[in-house]
Amino acid sequence: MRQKLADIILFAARKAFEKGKLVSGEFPAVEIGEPKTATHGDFSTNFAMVMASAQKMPPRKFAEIITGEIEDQSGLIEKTEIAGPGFINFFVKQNSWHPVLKQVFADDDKFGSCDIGDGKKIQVEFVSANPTGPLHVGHGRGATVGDSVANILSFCGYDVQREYYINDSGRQISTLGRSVYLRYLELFGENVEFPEDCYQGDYIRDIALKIKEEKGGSILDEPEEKAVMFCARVAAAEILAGIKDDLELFGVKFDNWYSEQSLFDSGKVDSVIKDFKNRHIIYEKDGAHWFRTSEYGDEKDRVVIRNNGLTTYFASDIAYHVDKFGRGFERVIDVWGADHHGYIPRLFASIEAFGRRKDQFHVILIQLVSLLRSGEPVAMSTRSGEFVTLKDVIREVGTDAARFIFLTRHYESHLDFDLELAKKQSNDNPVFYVQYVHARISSIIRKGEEQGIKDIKWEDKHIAVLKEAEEIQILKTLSAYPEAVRSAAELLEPHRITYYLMNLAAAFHSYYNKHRVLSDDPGITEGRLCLVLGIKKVIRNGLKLLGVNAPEKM
RNA sequence: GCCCCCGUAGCUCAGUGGAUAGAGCAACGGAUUCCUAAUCCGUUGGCCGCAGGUCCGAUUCCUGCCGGGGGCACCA
Repeated sequence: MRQKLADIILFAARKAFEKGKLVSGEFPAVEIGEPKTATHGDFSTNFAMVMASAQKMPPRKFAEIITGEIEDQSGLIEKTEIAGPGFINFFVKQNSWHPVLKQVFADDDKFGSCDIGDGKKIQVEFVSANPTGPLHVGHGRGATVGDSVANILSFCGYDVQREYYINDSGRQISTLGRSVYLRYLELFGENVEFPEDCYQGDYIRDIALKIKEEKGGSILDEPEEKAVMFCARVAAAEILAGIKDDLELFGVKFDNWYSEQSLFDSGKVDSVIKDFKNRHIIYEKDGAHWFRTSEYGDEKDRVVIRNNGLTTYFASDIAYHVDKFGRGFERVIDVWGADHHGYIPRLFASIEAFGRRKDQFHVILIQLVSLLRSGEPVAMSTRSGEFVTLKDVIREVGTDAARFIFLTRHYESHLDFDLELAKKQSNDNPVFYVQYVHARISSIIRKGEEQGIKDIKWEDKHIAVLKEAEEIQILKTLSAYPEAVRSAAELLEPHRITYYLMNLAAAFHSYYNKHRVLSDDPGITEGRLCLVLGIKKVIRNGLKLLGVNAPEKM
């Protein structure tokens, strides 16, 4: 619809220029917007204001010339108006809205999809929590956003891979091993002092106990270094398995689990460092090796190999991202917690140094989640091990409510997650508001079937029936869905789908309360059933992109 | 000190340079003989943190300041 209007305006402008009514024949792309108030029409364009100076005439004058040349061959426009400082407002004919419903039925579960991805390979890496402890609420937000972004990109024609990067190498893993080893020693009555920088949670004790049950005291005889390594491997595997379970419970599946350690084992870290050294992007100073990130906009250079010979996390991350692009991804998206923001410039530096464009890499920074219960903060101390895990949250409020709430905010905003609110079955809690639409419509359709109406499909005769103001409003809202999906994909903002769905839900509930779908008039009944089934399809499609279920009953 | 995010109605938040800034909750008043009241309709509620700048036009972009949160290792 927007595109058609834009074409009409551009055509009119060209015609006006040919007739010698305009100074310049250069026209930019025509922007078609949707006014906030209905009195300003269904669509509007600022074209006249944008063009005024180039055309050396007041915007309203220009608008008059343009509207005078409009040819509406497909009979879309009811009327146009020039308003305010020079807006051209379009009032679209009521019947122009109905084809969208036909489209919904034709495209069905593909309605709203597009091909802006053009089959390009794109990777979304998310969660990637260290296998040193269970997932918490913050990871849940990252998981939901990453998963939903992946869904949306896939729906928009990208070839998407979901990846989880496992930090199974380096210091935090040996700390994990040491933590478990010490707890293991405790189980044999040894009096150990448990350091503060070790992992404090009860799950460490559980793993130690498991090792004891499986191996008895045999680890005691091993040299400490070997024993710690053993504990580390067992613990990491155990915790990772738990993470996988939690994610599955949360409806998140990864295509690939990528091990940091494998980057070392395969020599990829070494070869990347060597390569950058040869190109003098990595240099030696004070016994350490530094990456010239400052030449690519970072505030200072960063160490990749410490003077003790060990590589930093940055080193493996460079190798990792080089490897990502090496696997053929044209775009790479990382979903991180906001506390990593300082890390972004150096990673961009390495990606540019490797010869990739800045726009091929994107970091989605997820802001903090505060867990509340009835407005009061819930204690979340990772150090003490006293924290509410993602699993606890899923058990308490359910996957659907949790995911939906995570997507009711822009991810750059801090999020208060209230456990009591998430359970409340009321309008405070938008997930039910949207799901309720799906359940209500399902119920209507079941009732219709009882009355013998089975095969609901689009027919042109419905156009004459669907003419109530609320029905037109719904058709307009349905028309807006593809645009909502596309902008969500382009901006990597899944919350746009959430807001769209709440909007569509409101339009339906409003309609439902005012008009009956099942009536004595078979023509009206069929037309309205078609309309509500169309809504049901779009609600289902949208919820699927968010990873939320669309229930038949509630 | 430097960097990132946020600041919009009493609360929680939408708003990819447009016209009279929106939604939910809260408060108040209504609606169900009938398809799910987990719903709907109405009323009240705003120096869009402050000050400059760019622009025909700024809540939106830029700069500075104020306030809240987070981050600034040869840790990850």
